[in-house]
Amino acid sequence: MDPLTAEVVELIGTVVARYHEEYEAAAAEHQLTGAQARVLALLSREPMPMRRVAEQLKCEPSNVTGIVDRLESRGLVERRPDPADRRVKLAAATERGRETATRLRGALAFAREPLAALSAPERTALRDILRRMLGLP
Amino acid sequence: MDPLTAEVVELIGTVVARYHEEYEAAAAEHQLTGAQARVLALLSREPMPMRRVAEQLKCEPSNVTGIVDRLESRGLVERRPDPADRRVKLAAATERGRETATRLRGALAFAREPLAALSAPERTALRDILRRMLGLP
DNA sequence: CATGAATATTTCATGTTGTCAAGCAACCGG
DNA sequence: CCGGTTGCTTGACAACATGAAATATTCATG
Repeated sequence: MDPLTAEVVELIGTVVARYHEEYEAAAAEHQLTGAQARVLALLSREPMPMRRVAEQLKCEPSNVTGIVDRLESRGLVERRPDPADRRVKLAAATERGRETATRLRGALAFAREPLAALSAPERTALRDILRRMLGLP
Repeated sequence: MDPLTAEVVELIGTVVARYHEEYEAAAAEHQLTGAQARVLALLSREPMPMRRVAEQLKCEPSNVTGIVDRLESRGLVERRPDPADRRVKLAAATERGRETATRLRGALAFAREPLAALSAPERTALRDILRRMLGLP
């Protein structure tokens, strides 16, 4: 692998580590674990079946049961029946859950700290490059 | 938060998720967990005290004990006494451990897939922007 | 329409990662 | 030498993750 690519891979590794740290820290400020925060963020956009949560998290459905249990026991999330299919349980953020998710988004220091070092043209360039990396239009 | 910054934050989130996925997948191919792979990668560069491993992983030293235990029981890592300080145990990758780490590095699809979509000038631009983001020289 | 395959969720057993508190050994400064 | 600090391990415990088995419901096909 050429040195340039190697350096970029390493830099991305550093960004990944830092992003994670700060995500966990932001979650911890609200007494949430990283996984709980991710599920809450998901459900604050729209309710969805447990199955879909597992797909988004890329984990087994049986794992989601426990995470939603813990969020539900704290009143941040609730399970609703799906009128269209009685097998399905829709997980949905409660009002308190949505508030927490909003505060959580705002507390993500990553958006402020490292990104603040970039000028507007640099952010645009970064956006375009990341889009291309991810194969987005 | 302005829309541009918001989009960049989201894109970085996607990159982070993807990087993690692929790192875990590469580790799993060698029957390692993500944490084990990270520790092995660290130790394949140079032996270091358990304490330093914990610092690099940003976790408690007591956690490192277990991870190194599991790596050691599989012959990928060993503990050596530190001649300079008998309290310290130096964790070091074995020959097999170093081989595994090398294969692991090569298997990291992230270096190939998404980065392959970028031209050399784009990679240079990305490198420079990431460096500035991270406050590196 | 009845029956069997497939799907959605949960429960249970198990393993890894993570924390914190307590303990032991070894270092170090007075 | 002695008291405080440092490095590592142990134990108890919670969260997260997987896989297999159980239950309830849907769906397709004969």
